[in-house]
Amino acid sequence: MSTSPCLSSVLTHANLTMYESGSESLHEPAYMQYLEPDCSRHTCIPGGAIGTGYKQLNPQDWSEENVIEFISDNIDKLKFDATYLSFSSCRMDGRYLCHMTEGQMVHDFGPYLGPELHHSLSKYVAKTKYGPDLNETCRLLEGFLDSLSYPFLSTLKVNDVCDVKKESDYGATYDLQQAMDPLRETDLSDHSDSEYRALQIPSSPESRSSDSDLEFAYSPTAKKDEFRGKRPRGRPPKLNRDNGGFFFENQKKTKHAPRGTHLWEFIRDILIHPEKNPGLMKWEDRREGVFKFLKSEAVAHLWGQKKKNSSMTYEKLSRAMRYYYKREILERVDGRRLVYKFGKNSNGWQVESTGMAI
DNA sequence: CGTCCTTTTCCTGTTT
DNA sequence: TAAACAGGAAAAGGAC
Repeated sequence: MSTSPCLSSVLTHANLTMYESGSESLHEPAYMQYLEPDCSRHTCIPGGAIGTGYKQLNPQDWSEENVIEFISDNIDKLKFDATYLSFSSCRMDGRYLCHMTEGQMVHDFGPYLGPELHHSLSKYVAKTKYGPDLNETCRLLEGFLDSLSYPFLSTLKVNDVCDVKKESDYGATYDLQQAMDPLRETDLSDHSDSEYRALQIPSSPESRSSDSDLEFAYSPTAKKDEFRGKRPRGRPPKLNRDNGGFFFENQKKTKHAPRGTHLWEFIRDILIHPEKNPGLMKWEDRREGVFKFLKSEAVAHLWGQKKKNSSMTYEKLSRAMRYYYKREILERVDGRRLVYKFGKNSNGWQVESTGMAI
């Protein structure tokens, strides 16, 4: 931060510019009261007067102060030298800002800051678009990101997800998996999905039957010692997950799952909210409804989280997916691993219905 | 409470 | 060889 320009001085300069122009109201905006020359933003702004409150608001509802907060944040983030940025060009409310084209922003804020502001704004607009209507899957994905233990991702929010890919090491993506298994202490900071699976989920039938130490550990009915051989088929009674892991601790348990919690809808919702999809799945052919699991076990864990089932695996999830073939909710995609296709009895994923051109 | 439906779990075998 | 796929069987459990 030492190399970044002092935001206060930038805005003070802008302030002077504004008053020199004499065209602005003499009513001093609240944030101006805190601007003093040569002090850092963090020391001269009490109570977060120039704060991040705008982040919780609809950009359309941003006040002039909120717009300044937004621009200031971006200036800070970019370490942009805004000495010659005209303050008057920043004086607008959110509604006006939202109507600016990228070209207008380039004109008003320059070729460097302008596009960044436009890009950043579009993310807030997207967030607001989904904000009040975030469906459960989206909230799950957000909570999923919030719960990650990796420092970088622990501060990552939904609208920053796309920025993760700008990081060179992609460490965030890989640490998804570590975070999903807080019981494990092994360092999984650099592993693929398969490595994660190998470490966490026994893959052979033999190991599977003796496995599930984790599962036995919190099953009220399963008695580990009694299952030296095969376990009975069928679904064991629902687990008592009082100690089922931190993902499950804070979730309210409703007596009945709400409608719209089918697996295929869950998958669909992950796919149609790419900004909330931290590399879990991707469209192979958006128009045809062909998609691929990128982090199959991560998706399975997320599904398990939704269903309050800490022992969900991709193997089980995929069995449920295969049942959809007969009902034509999914279609087979032969020869391609981890690839599925939505069928004629699924809905809500089509470009027309989502309004997305991705 | 019974029935239906959607998973969930386990399993064996096959394919990639 | 491991991972993924395929699909039968049985049962859980939510919806109605």
